[in-house]
This record gives sequence, structure tokens and C-alpha cells, in this order.
Amino acid sequence: MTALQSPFARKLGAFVTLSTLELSVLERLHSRRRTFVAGRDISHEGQTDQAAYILASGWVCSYKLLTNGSRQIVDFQIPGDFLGLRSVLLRTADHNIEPVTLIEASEVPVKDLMETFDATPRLGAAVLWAASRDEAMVVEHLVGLGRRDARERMAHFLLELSARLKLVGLATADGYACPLSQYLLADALGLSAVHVNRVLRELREMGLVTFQNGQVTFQDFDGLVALADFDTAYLDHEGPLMP
Amino acid sequence: MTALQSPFARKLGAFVTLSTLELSVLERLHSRRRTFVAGRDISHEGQTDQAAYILASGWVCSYKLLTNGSRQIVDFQIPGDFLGLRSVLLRTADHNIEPVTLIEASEVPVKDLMETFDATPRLGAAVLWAASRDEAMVVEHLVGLGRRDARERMAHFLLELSARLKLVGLATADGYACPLSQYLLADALGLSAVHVNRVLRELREMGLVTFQNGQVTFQDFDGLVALADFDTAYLDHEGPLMP
DNA sequence: CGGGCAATTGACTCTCATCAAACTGCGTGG
DNA sequence: CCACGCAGTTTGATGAGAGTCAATTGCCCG
Repeated sequence: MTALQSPFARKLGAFVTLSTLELSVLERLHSRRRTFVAGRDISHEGQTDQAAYILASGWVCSYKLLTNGSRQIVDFQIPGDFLGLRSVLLRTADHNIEPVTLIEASEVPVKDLMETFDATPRLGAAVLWAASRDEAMVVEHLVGLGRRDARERMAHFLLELSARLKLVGLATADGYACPLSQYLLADALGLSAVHVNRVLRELREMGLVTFQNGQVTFQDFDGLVALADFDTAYLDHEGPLMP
Repeated sequence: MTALQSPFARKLGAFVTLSTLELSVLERLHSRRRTFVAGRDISHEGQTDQAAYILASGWVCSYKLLTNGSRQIVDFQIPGDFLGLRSVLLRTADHNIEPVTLIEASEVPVKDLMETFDATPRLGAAVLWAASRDEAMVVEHLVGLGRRDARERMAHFLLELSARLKLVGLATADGYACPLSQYLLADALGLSAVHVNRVLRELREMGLVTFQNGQVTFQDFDGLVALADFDTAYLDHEGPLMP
């Protein structure tokens, strides 16, 4: 896979034009390709000396555990997303990272990351910008947990994933393949798995979306947008401020 | 106020040693001092060309509104905190910023910010590190909204504020002055104001904390920590990776 | 064929929102 | 100096949304 085709380049390319040099630097970042099996954590809260990764294929989740045994998934990462950038900046991982499926990811050692920032500041800015965009997503999740009911939360979540997946060519207007179990959805949306099931049934019976056999299919996209009060503004920022 | 005494320098100084040059650059960042009255927003979602601010005194909240009229406060900022960094990086504000009290803040134009990154990379790294720490806090809030009940949330919130305020000398082991109304607490914790009141009463009757007349007083700090499952790890990261 | 995991459904419970109504402290203006 | 209004706090009563417990179904895979 060349950098031009990599989901990461594709995502950045949707917002800025990258020079040949920058594309080749991107390609070099993809040299340390690794695979990880589903379910075994890549990184644990409290670990130091973390590497960052760029996800090439498969899905990942970032989560935190509470001592009472429950867990909260902070976000899912899809191809083209950066993993563990904050953990690198803070020197210690502040959350756990678990592959949801078999994944391929390119390890980016701190040194390479710093050198990239130095050698191609435009790429550095792009990475920072992507990180800010991810943070905006986390904020939106927080708003959902605080002020949306279960139906709205689910609708919003499915729509956000749709927008993100479209950017890397993994979704169409009709829907997308989604490898998440109802337990994972529950941990992400702050609900119980049982309630997730009921909410999905409701949305299906309302004729809005179906989520069955790992496939999300929109029946009434606009209706879903209306229900979720979904506004893509937080995803559709202008590209990074390029030096 | 010299940079040495500013809450921002004080906060950074708790994690790294700053050179005289760096302190003087910091001081220059504080030149455009402005004041804002409580209740009138400094910045609105969707606005472009945002400036960033360093908060010198007073309290601020960042929030988002939903079309159904409810609002979710994402975080409060206290003296020493940066405001609107993400809005600058994304070129568009993705949330609103409202002073809770009369505040003093130093405006930091994008240009100055970039120049600082360029001229004193260590300060740039420090700012980035502080931003990552703030993001870790947002993540912790998200976990609270998703997986903690009202009592735990309130306890955790009061403890986090305590830790943050201590860092800039605004709290003692006994407690701190807190200008937040129960409505603000409600919007931050994803609760109704009525329920906030009941929860505060409960915590008081359990002999853990009191929050009355704008003063938070700990009666049983350890008991509160236990109830909240509070772990300062997400606040106590090592200092920034200094180039 | 049996084990195991995810999805599904029903019955019951509990936390928290909502509505309503006092009550407080406080600044303003008559 | 007091009446008034207002914003914030406090308390009670009721109901809805979501959790928990439990049982069943469907399906994949050894």
C-alpha cells in the first residue's frame, strides 16, 4: 500500500493538499507495519514509553476501567486514525487500547514523530489538527452522555461513524459494515447491553436504521439526523493551519 | 503581576524548570490583559478567527448547547488555564466560552502563539503538554458521565477541582472557595439542579464535604476519595518532553 | 452434537428528571 | 427603611428512562 492509498493520507488529503515530499515522509511513517489480534490490549493505562500508531485496517477502542468493574469506551478508532498520541505527549498512557478486530497498524516511535514535526512542519501541523479534531469528537461524546437520551445517543453515534467512515471510503450513503457488538456499544454509550438492544429495535421499528449482522443500513437518513440533532460542524473543520 | 507570579507560570513551574528567557517570553504573552464580565460569552460556537487566552483570575466554563435547549458544560477553567487553544487549531470555535465570574485574561493572538512555538520550542512543548493534560481531564469527565452515579460524579468533581486549585495556590487541604451555582454544577455533571442539591445534602449528611456559601470544605477527604474512586494519575503526569 | 457467545425479550426495580412550591439572601428603588 | 423582585437554594410528590435479573433463542465452531 502506498502512502497515497493509506487511509491516513486519504483523510489528511480530504482537507489539505500534500506535496510529493510530504507524501513520501508519510510513507516512511508507515514502514513499521504490525498486526494485532482482537481482544488483546495494545497498551495499558499507566504504562510509560508508549509508541504511537497509525491505524491502517481494522477497528480499535480506547477505554478506561473503573474499580467497580464497569468500563467506559472513550472512542473507537477506524482506519486512518492516530492511536496514542496523547499518551506519548504525557509520557504515560492514560487509557487502554484494545483492538476490536484484527488490525494492522504502523508503529511511530516518538523519535520519528519528533523528526517529522521538525522536518516537515506542515505534516506536524496536520497531525496536531487531526488530534484537535479527535478531541472535538470526544467533547461531542461527552455532550451526548450528559444530555442526550439513549435513542439520541445511539442515532448520533451511528451517524458520526458514518461520516468518519465515508472520509476513508469505508461507508456509502446507504450504510457501512460495523464490527461492534452490543456490549461494545453499551460501554461506549454509557448504557447496558440490554438497553442497547432495545434502542436498536426501536430505531428499526421507527424505520430509521437497522443494525444487524454487522451491517448498519440507513432507512431514513434525514429522520435519523433530526432525531439525533446531528450537526457535522464538529467534524467538518477547515484543514490545518499550514505553515 | 510578573510572569513568575502568574498562575500559568506557576502551573508550568510545578512540572518543569523554566529558564529566565522562557519566563520573560511568558511574561510577554501576558501583555494584552483584558477583563470580561460574568455571564457574557467570550466566544461562540462556529465563530472563526478565534484568539486564545490565558486565564489570570476568575472562573470560566466551556459548554455546548443542544437544540432541545439543554446545555452541557465540558469543563471549567481556573486561573492558569489556557482557553480556546483547540478553537485556534481548528480555526473555528467548537464550543462556547462563558465567564462564570468577572475574569482577567491575557489574549494570545495566533501569530504570537506560533512565534512562541518557533522561538522557544520548550514553551511550545509545555503548552502542548498542558493541552494534553486538559484533554485527559475531559476524558475523565466523559467516564464520569458514562459510568458514575450522581454521588460519585459530584465527589469526583469536587476532588478534581481541589487538586487543580491547589496547583495554583487557590485551595488548601481543607477546601476552597468555589463560585459555581448549583445550576452550573448540574450542567457540568449532566444532572438536574434539583438533584445536585439533593446530592450535596447527602454528601454533607454523610460527613464527607460541605458546599455552602461558595465554600467547599472537606470533612472526610479520604472517605470522599474512596466514594469517588478518585485517582489523581490523570492529573499527575510527568512534565512535558522538553526538546 | 454440545459449548459458548451474542442477541433478544419479559418482569421488576431504582435512579434521577420533572413539576410545584417555599424559602433564602440581596440589591434596588420608592 | 421597607417593599419588591430576583436568583439561587431547598424540599416534596410523581413519573419516566434505564439498569438488573433471568430465561430463551440463534448461530458459529470444534
